Amino acid sequence: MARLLSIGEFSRMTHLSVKALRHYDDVGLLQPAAVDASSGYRRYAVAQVPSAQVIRRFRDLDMPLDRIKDVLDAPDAATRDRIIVDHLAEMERKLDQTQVTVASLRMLLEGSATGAIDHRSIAPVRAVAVRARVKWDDAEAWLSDAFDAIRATIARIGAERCGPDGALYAPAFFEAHDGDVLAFAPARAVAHDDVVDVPGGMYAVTVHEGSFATLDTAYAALGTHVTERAIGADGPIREHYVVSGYDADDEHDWRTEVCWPIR
Amino acid sequence: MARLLSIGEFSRMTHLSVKALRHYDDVGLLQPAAVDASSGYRRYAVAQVPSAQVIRRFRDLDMPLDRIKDVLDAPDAATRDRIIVDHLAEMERKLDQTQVTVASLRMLLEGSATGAIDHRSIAPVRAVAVRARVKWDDAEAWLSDAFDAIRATIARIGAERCGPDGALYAPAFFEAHDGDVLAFAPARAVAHDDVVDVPGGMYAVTVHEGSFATLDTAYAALGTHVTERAIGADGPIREHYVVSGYDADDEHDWRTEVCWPIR
DNA sequence: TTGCTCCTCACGTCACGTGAGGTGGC
DNA sequence: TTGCTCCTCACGTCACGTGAGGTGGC
Repeated sequence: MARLLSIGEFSRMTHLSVKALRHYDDVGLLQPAAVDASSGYRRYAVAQVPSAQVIRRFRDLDMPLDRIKDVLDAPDAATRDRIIVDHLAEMERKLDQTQVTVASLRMLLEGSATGAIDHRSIAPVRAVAVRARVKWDDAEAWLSDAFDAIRATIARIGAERCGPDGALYAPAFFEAHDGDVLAFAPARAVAHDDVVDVPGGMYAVTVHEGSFATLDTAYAALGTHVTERAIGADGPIREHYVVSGYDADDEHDWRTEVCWPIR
Repeated sequence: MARLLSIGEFSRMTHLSVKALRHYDDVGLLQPAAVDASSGYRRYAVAQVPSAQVIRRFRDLDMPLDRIKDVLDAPDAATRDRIIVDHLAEMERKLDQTQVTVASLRMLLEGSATGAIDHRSIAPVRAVAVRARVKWDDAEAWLSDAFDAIRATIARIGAERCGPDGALYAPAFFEAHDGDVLAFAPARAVAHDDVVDVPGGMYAVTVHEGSFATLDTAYAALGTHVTERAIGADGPIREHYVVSGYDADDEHDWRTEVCWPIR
């Protein structure tokens, strides 16, 4: 009863190009209902149109083919919806970033002022910490999870907080966009798996106000300052999250200290 | 006087990865202030930091490297700003599309109704027209320009309008996302370079309401209808822009007739 | 029968990332 | 002097697009 469609007819009906349809067949995302054994001609069923429409829409939303496959293969509606909601949330975050980027672009092109830089000796401090090798694009999510975990640990072992959240970033994190990060919360605590001694030292420090998307301006100012004075030293870069997502919902109100090691 | 920076230092200051910096050098987007002749070591100047920051922001906005180069090489601020404004406008359009796509995705997953389909004989008609080979992604912009040009021609030669704007789409436009499109406006007019006779014929027709981003649902409905009855015929697909951007600002109010050739 | 549709490689594109293998600078 | 930074290939990734060269269906 079901008349099958040629790839060309299916393409016109779904607005997916023939090349795209063949690619989706290759990767197993959308396989034709039948393939002629002798000619290799692909035959699609009318019933496959809805899947094709869903694929097209997710591709319009830049969802990777793998994740689209997960959506189509989801065992139940709840699983499916979770993947979709996650993706939409991700898009929304990206969109917020876009607004910030556009605004900061305008400031950059107009040439704007940067904050003051001072030199500071930071003392070693004991802290509850989490360490991992982190990829650049995963950093915000990882950091957020890390501080949630750290807070849970502090509560569990009954440690006493004594400073704002901070993190140490290995040079490779910036240079290869993949490197070691140590997230820490200063706290008076006894020895424990998750308790470390964060080393101190001399730093050039500036305060960044606003989203992490524009943190690079603070880095540029510090790097320039340190280079011009030839006072740079090796070691990780340190950030202190003086006002963060835990304290203010609006990214505009965030305050981050960036500390560049100096001699 | 100007101390130069190693690629690693420059990377940390700008948050561009070392690999990215080397790539930008290769394509001529951001070339180091100096390159050591014997070692090939790249040396960057502090003065190059602003360019790097601009590049980073445009990349965050998904601007292609070529266009970023155009921005940086712009001879004056006016040219530069035009490129930027164009890009932001493009992003805004894409964002609007995203909203439509999300909404239509929801409808698809919930399974929604489609409009009625009727069979109609369309008579040949004389029209002022523009024809070109058009790529899928350029189609909306091309169509908009085409109808502007057609309106200008109608006014110039004093033709009398006798029907809504329309267009014929060759199969290759859908199948290869690159094919011939004829945009036309029915008009009583004498022979002229831009006057053509648009052929008539039998069509299965449905009306699509809303953005072009969801036009594929009308195509799917028509294709299914035609396939199930085995009445499909060759030839271009025809669209009539009954209510378009000239009549309504809100895409929700647009009405497009989609005409699929039948026997 | 003609030509149009469809097929399968193989390679290109874009903006890098991922190693491999080797050399130079502090 | 050691090892860390930097170098250059060469190839991989992602989602297709672009031909080339050939066969099958109406």
